[in-house]
Amino acid sequence: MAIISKSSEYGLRAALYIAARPVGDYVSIGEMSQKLGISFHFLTKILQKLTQGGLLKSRRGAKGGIALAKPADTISLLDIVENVDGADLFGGCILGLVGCGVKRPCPLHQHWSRERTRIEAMFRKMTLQRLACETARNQLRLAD
Amino acid sequence: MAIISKSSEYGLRAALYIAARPVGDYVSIGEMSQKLGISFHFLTKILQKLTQGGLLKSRRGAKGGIALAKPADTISLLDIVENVDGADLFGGCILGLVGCGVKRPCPLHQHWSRERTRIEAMFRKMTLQRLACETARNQLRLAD
DNA sequence: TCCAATTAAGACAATGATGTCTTATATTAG
DNA sequence: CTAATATAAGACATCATTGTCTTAATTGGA
Ligand code: FES
Ligand code: FES
Repeated sequence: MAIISKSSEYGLRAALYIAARPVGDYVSIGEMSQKLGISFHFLTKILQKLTQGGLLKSRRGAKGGIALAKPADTISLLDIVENVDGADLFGGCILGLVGCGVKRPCPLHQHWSRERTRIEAMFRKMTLQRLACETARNQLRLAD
Repeated sequence: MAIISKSSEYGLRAALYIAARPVGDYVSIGEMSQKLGISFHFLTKILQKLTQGGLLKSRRGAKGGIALAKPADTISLLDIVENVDGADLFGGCILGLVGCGVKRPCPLHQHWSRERTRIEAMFRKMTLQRLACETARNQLRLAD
């Protein structure tokens, strides 16, 4: 089951990696690529998207890298995955029918929409700030 | 967000279609393919898998088709999606890390595993019987 | 100024999921 | 038996995602 795409996974892990660093730090993509075990060029593309989306900011050249564009408590996981995977990530029918909730619902709509709402709420509620905190306190991992 | 694969979507829709018919009826793949708007050959492959998995049974030749292999109240949606997508469908890390729950957890594990369990429980609890009932009573749809 | 480090951008390849087609096999009806 | 109907099996094609590579542009420091 892949709730989010690989691209989103990578984007989240990188964002959490940056959030764990001192505020304002520019982290190089090369370092993240190495520490997180993600292809450098692929990660670059994903972070470019997040930069263009206004969630991160970048600086080229020596001492350059990627930093958060806003305070970590104002960036939610939902912001990130929707920026990468598209804004209607949580809007589709679980059976793949077009227009979930618009036309007649499918047999699973009632049951699925409840779970879906909970998941979306979780993504919305979780900020980089909060997760970075928990990660440090509980020694959680961002790589295999 | 695609919780399940297209193959699973098609398998579920076909199973629900069969469950809505009189018990023991063999429904031809051609009919389902047409009514559900699914490629005939693709649907055939999926139903073969479910047949080999013991959830459906098939009969070749004239008057042949696909039928449920067991009473509709003993086939859960989980049975179907796990048969199609693999048994560890609900076991993966949301960040794609290997060994969810085995090694140190990832920052989202605590939050995600709770939701994941709920979704799996929903799939386990929902039987073809129950959904076919609700579908008939509330005029729900299985196609676009 | 010049060099090293670093992101930006886009072409291109590899992979896996999805979809199509052809041939073989089995069953029923006449 | 024969013809019509239907699934079984597997080769093959298409597509979106993922991953790789090359070149250009920018920045800071020796
Ligand atoms: S119509 Fe299927 S989940 Fe909403
Ligand atoms: S380790 Fe990431 S969800 Fe379990």
